[in-house]
Amino acid sequence: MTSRRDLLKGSSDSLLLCLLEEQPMYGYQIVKELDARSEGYFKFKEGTLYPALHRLERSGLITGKWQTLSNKRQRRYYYITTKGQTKLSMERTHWQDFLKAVKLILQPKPSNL
Amino acid sequence: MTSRRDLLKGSSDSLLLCLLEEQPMYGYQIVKELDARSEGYFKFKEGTLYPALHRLERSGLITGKWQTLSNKRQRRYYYITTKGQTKLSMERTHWQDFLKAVKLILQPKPSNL
DNA sequence: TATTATACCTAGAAATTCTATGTAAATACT
DNA sequence: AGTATTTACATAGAATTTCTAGGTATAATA
Repeated sequence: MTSRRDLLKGSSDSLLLCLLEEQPMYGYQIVKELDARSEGYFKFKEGTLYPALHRLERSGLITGKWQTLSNKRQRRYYYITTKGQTKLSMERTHWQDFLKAVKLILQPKPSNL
Repeated sequence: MTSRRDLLKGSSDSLLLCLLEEQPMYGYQIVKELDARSEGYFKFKEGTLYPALHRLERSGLITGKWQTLSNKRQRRYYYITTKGQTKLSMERTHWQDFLKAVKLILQPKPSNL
């Protein structure tokens, strides 16, 4: 039914780690970046993003640091950790394996081999 | 954490429809087929498969028919419906869109366009 | 002044997968 | 002959993730 929602499951953490590997970002920025880069495909809801960030931080894959702007407005920037980079590297492999497996099903070979 | 589990989410229905589009199959057979075709990657648990088949049937995407073997053993063969074929066709498109979007994140272009 | 954008957060509902368990018969093994 | 494995179905409950809907607060814009 909500195909996009379910396909997202299991890959959202990797997408977040991937962005943060490039550069530290804050929540609101991440939502916009994912939207822009995916050409409108990924529209992370706040109820998805913030819990995900907290989850990643609890797992030690990222660290958040509050930063106060000249406005006195607060932003929480997230940085990928070494552990997070290791994790991301593994996730990329998992993703490739998964892709390969799906392709084998969706485009099965002509019966023999 | 359980990457395979979560990546599966959202694509399992399509995988099932895809198999059944080729030919009708029964539950036990589907598990073996997915395992074999994906070269050991997909190992559907019974607790995943049977509820999924029931779900698809309730949605009218497949229909199950009991068949009695010479053994007197019972098998429930599932057939894809017209509605299921339409659905599968849409799912293939969704999958392509999703893939494209993920690629844009995982392999971002060099800043300008 | 009112609306939109920025910026964070959470509670609870919804959905899917797995573990564990159950039933029952056929086949293979020792 | 007796035991273990495979075949074949099924479900209950735990775990996980996403979304809806709501909340707080300030800055910029119309």
